[in-house]
Amino acid sequence: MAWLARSFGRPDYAPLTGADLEILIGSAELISKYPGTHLFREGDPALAAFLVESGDVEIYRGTGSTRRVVSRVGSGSVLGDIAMFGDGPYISSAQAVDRVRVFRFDKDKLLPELAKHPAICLRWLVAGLRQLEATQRRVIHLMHKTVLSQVADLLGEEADAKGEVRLSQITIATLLGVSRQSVNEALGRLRKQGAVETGYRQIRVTDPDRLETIATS
Amino acid sequence: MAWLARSFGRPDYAPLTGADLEILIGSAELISKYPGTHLFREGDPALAAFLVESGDVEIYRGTGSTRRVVSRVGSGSVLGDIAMFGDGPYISSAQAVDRVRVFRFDKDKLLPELAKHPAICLRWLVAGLRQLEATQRRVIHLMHKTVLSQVADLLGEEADAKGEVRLSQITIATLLGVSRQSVNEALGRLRKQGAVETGYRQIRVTDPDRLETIATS
DNA sequence: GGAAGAACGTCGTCGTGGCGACGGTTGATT
DNA sequence: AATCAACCGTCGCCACGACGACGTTCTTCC
Repeated sequence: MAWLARSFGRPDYAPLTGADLEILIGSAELISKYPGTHLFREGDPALAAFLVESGDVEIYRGTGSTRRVVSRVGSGSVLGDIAMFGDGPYISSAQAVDRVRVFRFDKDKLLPELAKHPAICLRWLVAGLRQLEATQRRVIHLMHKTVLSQVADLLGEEADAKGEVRLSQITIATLLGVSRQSVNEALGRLRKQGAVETGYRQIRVTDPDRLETIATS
Repeated sequence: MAWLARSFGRPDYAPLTGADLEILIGSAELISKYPGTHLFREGDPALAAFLVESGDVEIYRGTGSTRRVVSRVGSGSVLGDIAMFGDGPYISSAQAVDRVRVFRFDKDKLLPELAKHPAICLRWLVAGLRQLEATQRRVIHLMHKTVLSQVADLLGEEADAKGEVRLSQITIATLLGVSRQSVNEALGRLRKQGAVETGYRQIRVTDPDRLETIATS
């Protein structure tokens, strides 16, 4: 379902610099959330945007059996701004996965402040539009590609410094919007080609270059 | 290729109101283009954004054999702002199809003006983010849907007041990123169900409600 | 009015990927 | 140590749609 996966979470979406933050600090509130608690829920009126200071936050859509994790974002990411600026309800839910500290920007405090500092407003605009363009471009890239290259692409982006990815095949399948079986088959091929090693809930990238080649098939 | 088709052209993307325009009129220039001339070309440095005043403009990507029309937009649409704000080159080309009048906003004149009027800046931001969200939502909707519902959806949106759509099957296929044969088959089924009548380079929607039902299958 | 080109209708073949099923393996819980 | 749930690996079947091919019909331009 969520091909856009990481586009939705927008982990690289950071419209605010340190200097901006200093200016805005007056209209923000640094709050702390325990694991499992919600920053906001899908459908709630969007009264605030959030900037993650530390910890990880899980973005998901739907509830119960239709619950789908869309992304997991960390420090520096901005959440909920689309809904807040757009005057609509939140379009996804955000839940803390561990101890999380976030800045909360209340809408009625933030908007006047933005009006006073057009430069920040402009930067936010630029970041938003850049994201729009990146999303379009990425979707075009991913779209009619084979599951194999999609998986390769995701592994390349999701791997940490040691080349490890700790995701179950089901999670990967959900993120890419394909079936678990297809992911399994793709991983099998990657393994046969020597690009990765697989284990329980864990994948190790052994040949990033080959992975990259396959991703751009 | 261009599943995003109309999202790219963003025909409903109108961040500027009449009042805004009056304020910005000083930094804009109303220019006129003959049919076939270009507003800008893919790859050119993005020094200006455009607001269509009258006439139609064709958006395409690629050149020569890879040229693909991505959208056709008319009065009220804004072009080139993503590239201009993002400091990159234009990501598509824009060509006048008939006599066209557009406002040209030069970057170095517009930016200072926006800094003076944060309200307009904010409105642009909101419009941009809204578009981002709409694109994501739309892609998710369209993506793994059957060709039948994609065609139905497109016809519903593209039909004019008389319910007519003047597009060849090849054009529709390109816009949706599917094969002509599949479009033909889908149209055949729609015809059999009495939702449309088909002719040479032309389709008449006879039952919009049924079309809508099929589109959201 | 005739020729060339574009668009339409239809067929068969083939690859990709979704889905259900089932057994084996790993990790967690007590 | 036993038990249970989650996860992995694999198989077969089936639907959707891409692609090539071919004949027909409609436009357009001499």
